[in-house]
Amino acid sequence: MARAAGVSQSTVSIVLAGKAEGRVTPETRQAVHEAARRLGYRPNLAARNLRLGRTRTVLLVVPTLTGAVFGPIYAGAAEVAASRGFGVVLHPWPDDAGPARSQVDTQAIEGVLASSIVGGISDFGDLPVVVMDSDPAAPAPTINFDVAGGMRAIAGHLAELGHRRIGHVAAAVDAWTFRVRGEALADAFPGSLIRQTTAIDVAAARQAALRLLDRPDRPSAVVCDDDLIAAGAYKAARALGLDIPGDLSVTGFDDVLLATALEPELTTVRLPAERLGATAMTALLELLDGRRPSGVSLPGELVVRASTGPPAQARPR
Amino acid sequence: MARAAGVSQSTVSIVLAGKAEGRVTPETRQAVHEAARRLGYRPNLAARNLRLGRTRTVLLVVPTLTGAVFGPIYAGAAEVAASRGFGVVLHPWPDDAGPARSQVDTQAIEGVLASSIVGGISDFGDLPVVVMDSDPAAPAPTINFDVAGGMRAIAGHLAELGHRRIGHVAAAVDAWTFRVRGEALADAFPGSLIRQTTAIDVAAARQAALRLLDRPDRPSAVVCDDDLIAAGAYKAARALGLDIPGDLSVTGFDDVLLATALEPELTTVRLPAERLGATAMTALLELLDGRRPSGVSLPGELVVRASTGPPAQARPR
DNA sequence: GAACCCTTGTCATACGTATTACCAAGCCGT
DNA sequence: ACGGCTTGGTAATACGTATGACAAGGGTTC
Repeated sequence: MARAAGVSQSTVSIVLAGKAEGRVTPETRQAVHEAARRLGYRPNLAARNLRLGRTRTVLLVVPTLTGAVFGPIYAGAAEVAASRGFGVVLHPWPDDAGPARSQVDTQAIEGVLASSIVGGISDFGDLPVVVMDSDPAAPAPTINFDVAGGMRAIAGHLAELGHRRIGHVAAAVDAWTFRVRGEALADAFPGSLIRQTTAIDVAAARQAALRLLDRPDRPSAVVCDDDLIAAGAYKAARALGLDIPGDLSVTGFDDVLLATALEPELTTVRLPAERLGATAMTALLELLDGRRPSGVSLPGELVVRASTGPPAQARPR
Repeated sequence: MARAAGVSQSTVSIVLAGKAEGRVTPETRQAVHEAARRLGYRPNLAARNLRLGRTRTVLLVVPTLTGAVFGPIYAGAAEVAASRGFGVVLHPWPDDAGPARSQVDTQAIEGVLASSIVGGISDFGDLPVVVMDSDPAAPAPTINFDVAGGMRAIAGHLAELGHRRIGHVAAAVDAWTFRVRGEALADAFPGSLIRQTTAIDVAAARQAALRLLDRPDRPSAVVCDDDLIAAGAYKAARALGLDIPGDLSVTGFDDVLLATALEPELTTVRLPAERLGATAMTALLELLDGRRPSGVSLPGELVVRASTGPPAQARPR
């Protein structure tokens, strides 16, 4: 390549790095670019990384690829990263931890953007880490959705409609985000009935909702920890012959695709996933620069659809 | 590191590569391992890649991260890759093509596993490529779901129930998989009514299904190109006061989470996504070995749930 | 006892890049 | 005319690994 351009390899490197200002005459510069184009030259990443001792790559760890929020999170993170010359490599965590460990171990990445995995932070050695959607008390900067605020919005909406007896179908998962959702709701409706799902899937949620609703003093509204659980609540309501929202109001959380696929469409809270990814990546890059980013909490937005209404006894006859 | 073990760097390399058999005395071997553990030694991937001229990494290109099938596809592919010492890096394609191009350009990957993107194959230069879920006439080995067989299974199921007039809500996407679905259904029910959605989302599917159903001679069953579209058909049916499956049978395709979240649960075809990923990765690794893998078609499985039944006029009164 | 082989390592080198130090001119000013 | 400055470029080096060539010492074989 250097031979083809008729100059030394050093010159090629300088020109291609864009540092030719005042160092290389325009003609030679042109010649180098010409040769590069002709030969289809591409810099070798391995060599560059070796020489520079850095990879300009960060690892995005997601708990699972099936979750609906990770697409936008990735998009937001990747865009910010790209604007700073960084690449993003994705790794689904629980499926198989091996590849990520090897990525970390072999110094192939410079930092980690982790979502919802407080326990595993120490696994990344002393690499800079930013966690998303996790306990702010974690030993790393946290970028979160304001789930407490979102849940308060739901509670406020239901209170305004006139609901007094509330049920809560809670996700049986030990994660910060669900703990906060539960606490925020308990604060707003101290006497709410709570039933745990045994897992986050529709069938389990249906069972839990049935235990909540199949009783004489059933609540007039059920708040679900996420949209998927709300789908289970729909099924329970249908099984009991309850009309939504006539006999029962139902709310979800996250505003995934499912929310508008259900009938009636689900009142829920939309979370700014793309902004979360972007904000978290910004924080991680700050961390890589040696600065100390502060934690952030991003507000969600209450989306009122057709699954909530006034309680039966409060409706005009 | 070599100093710490009291041996030369060459010896370290030999020992750690596991090629010490008959070349290094067990004591030295032990000393090297000891030193490696004490220093927490990790090989530098960039240096290794540079020296070997290969990265043992393949790129998995997915059209979008939100699709429900990519988790299993990744899992299957990653497991096979790992068993052969390869890593997998994910790249969502349409969101942003930049990073992938740079990955390819900088020789950071050795091959590409592409899903559902016939048009873009040439973008990968002369890298080995295996495509999933794509036209077998593509200039690369194709690993596919047997969607034609799946659609025939649906058609057979409906025919057996007694349905004669069929509607088809087709996805308005120019992709091999949807073209085949349409052709297979048209073969089984030559006179079927077809309506295209304007996009793959619930609202558009609802509109298309309404145009199909809101007529005197409406079909007794609608076949939808995927589960999401089926959700739209559910909404249309509800809007027209049609009971599923009493007045109308509905079928989906793919068996995503949504299928069991709907009420009634959706009859659909389950596709072996994890096997697809594993098979495709196997083919790609064969290609890297210089062999010529043949195309594969993986059968799906008809899952009969509650959304299909005999047509109204055929039911016992 | 000499030629040979086997064992156990080490030396030297190459991969492709970025960068520091250096060098050869040409051009000033005094 | 000569030292110093500027301009335009090259030589040398280092990053960490893998590997083919080579060397020293000890045993075996005739």
